[in-house]
Amino acid sequence: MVLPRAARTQRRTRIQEEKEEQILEAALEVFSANGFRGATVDQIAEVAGMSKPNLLYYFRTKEAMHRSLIDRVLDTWLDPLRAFDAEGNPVAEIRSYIRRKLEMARDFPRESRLFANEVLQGAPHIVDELKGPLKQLVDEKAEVIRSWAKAGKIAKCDPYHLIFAIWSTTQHYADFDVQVRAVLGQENDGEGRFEDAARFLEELFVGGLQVRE
Amino acid sequence: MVLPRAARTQRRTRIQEEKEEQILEAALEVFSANGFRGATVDQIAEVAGMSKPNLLYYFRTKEAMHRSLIDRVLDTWLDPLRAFDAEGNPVAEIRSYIRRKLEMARDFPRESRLFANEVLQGAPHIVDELKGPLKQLVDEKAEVIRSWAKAGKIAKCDPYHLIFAIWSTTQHYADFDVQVRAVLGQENDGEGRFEDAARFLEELFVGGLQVRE
DNA sequence: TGATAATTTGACCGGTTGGTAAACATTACA
DNA sequence: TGTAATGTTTACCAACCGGTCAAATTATCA
Repeated sequence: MVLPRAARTQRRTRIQEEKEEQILEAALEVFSANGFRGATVDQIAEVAGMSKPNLLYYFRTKEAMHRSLIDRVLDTWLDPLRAFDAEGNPVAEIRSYIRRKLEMARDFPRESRLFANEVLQGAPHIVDELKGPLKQLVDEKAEVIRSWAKAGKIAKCDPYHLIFAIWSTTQHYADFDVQVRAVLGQENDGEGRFEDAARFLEELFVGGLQVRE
Repeated sequence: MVLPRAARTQRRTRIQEEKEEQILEAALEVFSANGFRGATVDQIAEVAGMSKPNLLYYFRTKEAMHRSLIDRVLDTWLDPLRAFDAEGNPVAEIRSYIRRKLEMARDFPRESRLFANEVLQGAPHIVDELKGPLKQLVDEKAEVIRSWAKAGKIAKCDPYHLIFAIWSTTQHYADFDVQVRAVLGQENDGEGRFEDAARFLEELFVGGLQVRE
C-alpha cells in the first residue's frame, strides 16, 4: 500500500524515522537560508540526498515540511522564557535568561532565522500561535516582572518592551550574523565574540534595570 | 529607438521620472513583504498599476529593481548613525540616536524589512557594502564611543555591541511588527506603543551606560 | 523462501515565472 | 503639423516549480 505518511497507523518504521529526520534537517537548512517561497523542493531533496518524489513520499507537500519544522521550533524556542522563575532572584533570572537566549542564537541560528523569516513576512502560518500560546506565556511572565518592579527589586519598566529588547538583542546575532561578521571583521570570529556579546548584554540589562532615585 | 533605461543619455523624461518612482514604490511594497524570491514581477506591476512589459521597459530585470531599492535604502538608513556627534553630550547623543532609529522603524517599516530580508538571507547583494562603507562608518563611531568611555562620561563597554543592541532593539519594532502586535494585543496600537517603546529603550540604555563603581 | 508491504525512481504534467519580440500608441520638438 | 523618439500592449516562450503516477526495487516477516 502507498498511504501517505500522515494517514498511516501509529507504528513508524526505522526507515521512516531516519528519513524524516534527514528531510527536516535539510529543510531547516534550506528554509532558514531562503525563506519559504525562496526554498525549492528540489533543493531540499538534494541536500537531503534523495530524489524529489522520494522526499514527497514522506512529506506530501512543501507546506507540510515547513509546518512540521515551525511547530518543532516554536515549541523549543520558548523554553528559556518558560524557565523564568518568579521565585528566583530577579537579576539572576534576567541574566540567565539573556545568556540562555544568546546560547540558542549561537547554537541554533538556523532555527532563529527560520522563525525570523516567517515573522518578517507577516507570519502567515503562525499568527494564531503568536496571538494564542505565545501571548499567554508572555503575559504571564510580564506579570512576574511587574511584581519584581513593584517590590522594588528592579527598576520600574514596561515588562513587554523589556522582553522584546532581550529577544531582539540576542536573536540579532543569529538573524543578522552576516552583518555582525562584516562589521566586526574576521578577527575574533569564534567564542570570543559570543563572550563579548554576553558580557555587554548582561551589563546593559542589569545596569539598565537597577533601581535608581 | 528602444534603448534600455540604464543605457540612455543623461536627460530623463518627466514620464521616466514618474514611472520609475511609481515602480520603486510598488517594488518596495512587494519586496519588503515577500523577500526577493517571494516577490513576482507581475505582482509588482499590478501594484504599480502597469503591465509587466511596461515595467520591464524601465527596469530590465527584477534584480535591477531590487538593487536600485537596496542602494537607496542603504544610504538613507545610515543617516542617523552619521549624525552621531563626537562633540555632543554622550548621553544626549545616544538618546537621540535611539529615538531617531525608532522613528525610522515607525515611519519606514518597509525599508527596514527590505533590509532585514536581505541580511537574513545572507546579504548576497550587499556583502561588499557591509564590509566596506558600513564597517568603516561603524568603526569610526565606535571610536567616538570608546573615547567617551575612556573619559568617564559613560560606562566602559564594547562600542560595537552597543551599536548592535541599538540597531536590533529599534528595528525589532519594524521587522517583528506582527509579533509585537500579537503579543501586545489590539489595544494600544498607535502612537502610545511607540512612546512606550521609546521611553523604555531610552531608560534601558541611559541606565545601562551610567558610570558605576 | 516467498509473498506482501514499504520504499525509491524516472518520466511527466499543468501552472507560474522572468523575460522577449514586435506591433501599436503617444509624446516631444523642429 | 510632421516625424522621430519614447512609451505601451498583446502574444508569446523557455525554464522552473510543486506535485503525480506507475513501474521497479527493497525490506519485512510468516
